[in-house]
Amino acid sequence: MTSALAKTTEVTCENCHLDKLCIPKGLNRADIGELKLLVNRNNIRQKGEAIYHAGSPFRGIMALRSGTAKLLAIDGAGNQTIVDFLLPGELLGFDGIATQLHNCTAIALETVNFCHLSSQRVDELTTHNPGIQQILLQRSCEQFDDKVQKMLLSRRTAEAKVAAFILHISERLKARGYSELEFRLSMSREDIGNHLGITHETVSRVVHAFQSLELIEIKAKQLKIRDKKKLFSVYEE
Amino acid sequence: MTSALAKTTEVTCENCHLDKLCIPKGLNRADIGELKLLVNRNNIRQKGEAIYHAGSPFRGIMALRSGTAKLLAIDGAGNQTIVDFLLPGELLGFDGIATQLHNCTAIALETVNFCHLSSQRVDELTTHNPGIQQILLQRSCEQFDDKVQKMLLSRRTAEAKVAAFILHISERLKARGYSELEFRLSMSREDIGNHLGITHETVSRVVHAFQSLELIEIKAKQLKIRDKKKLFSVYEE
DNA sequence: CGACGCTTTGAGGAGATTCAAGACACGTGG
DNA sequence: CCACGTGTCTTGAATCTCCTCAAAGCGTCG
Repeated sequence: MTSALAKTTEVTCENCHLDKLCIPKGLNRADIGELKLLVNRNNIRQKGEAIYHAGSPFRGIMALRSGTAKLLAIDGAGNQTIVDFLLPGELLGFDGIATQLHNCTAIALETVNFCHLSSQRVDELTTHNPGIQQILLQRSCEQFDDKVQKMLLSRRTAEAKVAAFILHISERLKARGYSELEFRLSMSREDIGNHLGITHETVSRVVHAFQSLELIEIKAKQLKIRDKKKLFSVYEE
Repeated sequence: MTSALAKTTEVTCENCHLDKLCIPKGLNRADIGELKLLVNRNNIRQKGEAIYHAGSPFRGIMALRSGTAKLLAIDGAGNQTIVDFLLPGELLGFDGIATQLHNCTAIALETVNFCHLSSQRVDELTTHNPGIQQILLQRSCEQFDDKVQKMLLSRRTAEAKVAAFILHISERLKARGYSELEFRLSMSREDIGNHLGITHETVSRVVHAFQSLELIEIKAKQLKIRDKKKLFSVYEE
C-alpha cells in the first residue's frame, strides 16, 4: 500500500534481476525494450489475497517479482487442488488464455509484488510482436512439460512425492540465486499435501522420517537439506 | 502403405471434416488457406509404431485425422506414464516446443493418419503468420487446462477416475460426430490404469462394478453407456 | 498471556496393490 | 474350420500404504 519508497533508479525489464527467468528470457534487446513499455509494474497483494479468481475474465499474464503464490483449481464438487506454487520470476495467467476465463485462482502465500501484462496487451502482441508471442508459447509449453513431470510423480509413494517436492523447490530457488540447501517453505503442510495428493498428516510423517534419516533438518517452515544425494535417491528409485 | 486409393477431390484444411477441432478452429479463411499450404498430409503409422520419441528433436505439431494414439512420458527410473490419449482432430507435439526436444513419446494405438506441420514451418510462423501462432498458443493452453482437470482427478477414488475417463472420452467422441454412448476403447486396461494412476486389476474391478450397477455395458473393448447421469454422479460427488 | 491455527503423533480402518490363478479373445497355422 | 498359444482381462485373497479420526504440542499474533 505505502509506495513511499520510490527508488531513484526505476526497475524495468531491462535491468530486472529476474530477466533470465521471466518473459525476457530468450528475447532480443529490441523486444525487451518494447516489453518494458507494455508491462505494468509494482502490483502488490498481501498474504491470502487473490491475484485473480477462477471464472473471472482473462486478466493477462503476470510475473512474480517477489513473494510466492499458489495456483488452485476447484472442481464441480468444490474440491480444491493446488495446481502449482509460484516463485519469483515465474509466470501465471496461462489458465485464462484458452477460454478467456481463468480456470484457476491465484492466491498470495505472502506479500507479493508482480508485473502485469494486461490481456489487452497480450492480444495486441498477436499482431504487433511475434517475438514476444513466441516466448509466451514457449512458456506455456514449459508449464505443460511441468505438468507431465507432475503426472509421473502421481503414481509414486508419499516419500517420493515429498522428496521430489523439496528438490524441485530447491532447484527453482537455486536458479533464482537463493540458497538451494536452506530455505523457508512459505506454504502450509496442508498446501503441500494438497498439491502432492496426500494428507497433511502424511506430509508431516514423511518429513519427520526424512529428518530421522538425516536427509533434511526441518523446524516449522525452515528447511535445510543435509543429504541431497540420498534425498534424490528416494525420489529416483 | 498402399496409397492406390487416391481420391479425385483431395482433402485439405479447407474441406476437412475436423476443421472445427483441429488447428483451423478459430482461424480466419485466409489463414486456413495459408495453413493448408504448410501442412504435410497423409502420414501413416501402424499400431504400436511411434510418431515421435522422447529425446528426439522437435518434429513440429501433428494433428490426428483418423485413429488414436497415446502420449507417454518416462522418468529417470524408467517408469512410463501415459500423459494423454489422442483422438481424431487432436493435436500433439507441444511437448517439444519449450526445449526443442520431445519430452514424450507418441505411439499409435491403431493405424493412424495424421497431418504434419514441421518444426521449420512452426518456426516460420513466428514471423510470418501471427494468427496461426496465436492459435498454437491457445491450443497449448488448452492442453494446460486439460492437465489441471487431470490433477483434480488425482485425489479421487478409483471409481471417480474411471467414471471421469469414460465420460471424457464420450464427450470428445461426441464432438467428433461419433456416438457418445457406444464406442470402442482402443487402449488396454493396462493403459487406462496407467493413465489414471491405478492398476489394471482395479480398472477391471471398477468397470465390472459399473456393469453390475447398470451404469455401463462392457464386453472386451466395446463399451455402451447405459446411465450417463448416474455415471456422472459417480464422478461428481 | 490467551486464543487460534498449524503441526505432530497415534491408533484403527479403508481402499488400492500385489501376487496368483483362471477365463477369455485374437491371430496363427495346421 | 478348429486347435493352439499368447497376451489380455477377470477374479480372489492377503497385504500394505495411506487416510481418517482424535488428541496433544507448538508458534504466532493480537
